[in-house]
Amino acid sequence: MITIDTRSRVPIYTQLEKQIVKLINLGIYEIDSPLPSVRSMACELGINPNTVAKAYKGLEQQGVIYTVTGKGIFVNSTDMTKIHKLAIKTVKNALIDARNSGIEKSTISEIVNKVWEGADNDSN
Amino acid sequence: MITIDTRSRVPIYTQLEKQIVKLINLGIYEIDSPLPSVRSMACELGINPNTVAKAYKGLEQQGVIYTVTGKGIFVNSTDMTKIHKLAIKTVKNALIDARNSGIEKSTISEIVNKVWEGADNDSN
Amino acid sequence: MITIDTRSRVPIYTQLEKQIVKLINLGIYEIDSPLPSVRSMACELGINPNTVAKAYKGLEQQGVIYTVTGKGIFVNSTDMTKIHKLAIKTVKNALIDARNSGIEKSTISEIVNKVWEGADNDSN
Amino acid sequence: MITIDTRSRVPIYTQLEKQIVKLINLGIYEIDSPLPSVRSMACELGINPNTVAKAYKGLEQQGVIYTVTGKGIFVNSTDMTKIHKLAIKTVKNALIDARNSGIEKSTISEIVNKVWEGADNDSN
DNA sequence: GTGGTCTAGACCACC
DNA sequence: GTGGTCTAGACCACA
Repeated sequence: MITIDTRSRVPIYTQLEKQIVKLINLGIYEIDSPLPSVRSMACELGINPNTVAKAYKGLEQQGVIYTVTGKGIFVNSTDMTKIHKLAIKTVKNALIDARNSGIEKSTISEIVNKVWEGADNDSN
Repeated sequence: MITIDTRSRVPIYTQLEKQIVKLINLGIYEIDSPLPSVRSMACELGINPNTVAKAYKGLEQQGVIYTVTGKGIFVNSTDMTKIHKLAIKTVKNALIDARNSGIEKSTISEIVNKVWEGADNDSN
Repeated sequence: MITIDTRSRVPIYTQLEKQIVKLINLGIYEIDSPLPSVRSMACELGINPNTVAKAYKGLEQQGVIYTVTGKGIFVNSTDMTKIHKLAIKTVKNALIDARNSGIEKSTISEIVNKVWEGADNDSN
Repeated sequence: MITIDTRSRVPIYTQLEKQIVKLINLGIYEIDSPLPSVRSMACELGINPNTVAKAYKGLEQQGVIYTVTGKGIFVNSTDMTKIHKLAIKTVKNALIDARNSGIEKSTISEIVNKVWEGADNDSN
């Protein structure tokens, strides 16, 4: 369900964070249900447990998940505001750069339409 | 005319590249006119000449500027296709992430409007 | 009468210890009266019996309660010296950290007043 | 100037964070001056560079310091609000626990006086 | 030179 | 079993 591109410039833990957020939004990881343990997730993806832990901790700091010591990590009753703010900031910066490089608004609008209608590609 | 934020997470050479592209699009750097030399640009901005050289090299590889050995660096007859492709790719990735984190299309449309109507902020 | 916050970073057995001490100080658990058995306490709070046992053991080592084998666990004739020493040490450390981070004495005094006058919130 | 107690229960990176904050407040680390590099600090303290990096990153997230890529880590124009909030919360929790265990307000007031007048002990 | 990321493997506290 | 901390050592991008 989660795929990691080791060759991508995007850090592995960032890829993980994004995909987990996606899966939560899709309802595949349900509220108050546990995420795969650090070790099992690491094993499944073929990456180091520390990297998984780093991604989990990042999501925890953003309020997306919460930790119960000795039990595991659970999906929070989704307060996505922090995540949204960050994503919107990223979009805005990308848009400003696009505008500054002379791209037309219509071109962007097309892409917006494509992305929101289109298939479920991933970034990375 | 060019401002560098040394504290930003965006690499300095990237900030430089983006702002030069912007100035070209605004017609402030004119086609076949020379850019400031590496040394003068570095001195003016208070950054390392190597960093300026790296930015210029990057722009040259993207066909935005061309070097005449012993003469200087000149603005190319605006072939922005590579720049555009890159910017569009960045926008698309940002949009995909935004969608995956549960942001509504309407929210994005608002931002698009703001950016194309609004003042000329910079990213970084 | 006792509430456990499983999501808190404070270990469950610590939360238990603190709240039992509090109830003893309030006179709700009376001297030489029996505490609820490990199993019933665990059941009531929905936590692991091992955790309750750990809390009881901790309190016993601090002289707050004593075990009569085969009979049960009883509140000791309130010797709170060890508990007090520990609590004071914790307070002192917190105060030192606060001072080192530049907090004014007056700010702390206000908080002290609030806590000793105010309602009976819990930490965790 | 900084001392680490490897045997303490307090994580090394936390000890480091606290002591750096202290040194900043004392004016020993000056605003916009660089902190010792990750490697040199690690070497000096005899701990792992990763641990130092973790402490630095924590302080950065709290706005105490900022990173300039390739240059180093610098003291921010001290916005200590986050640090203060955290410290106050810790103090308050410790005070609540102390009150609940039956400690008198006067005892605490004495300690407050001692800490703010007294020598520069450290916690850990 | 700087910090950032990743891996490997260890030990600990909690439940 | 769980996550949290720490070490050792590697590689990369940036200035």
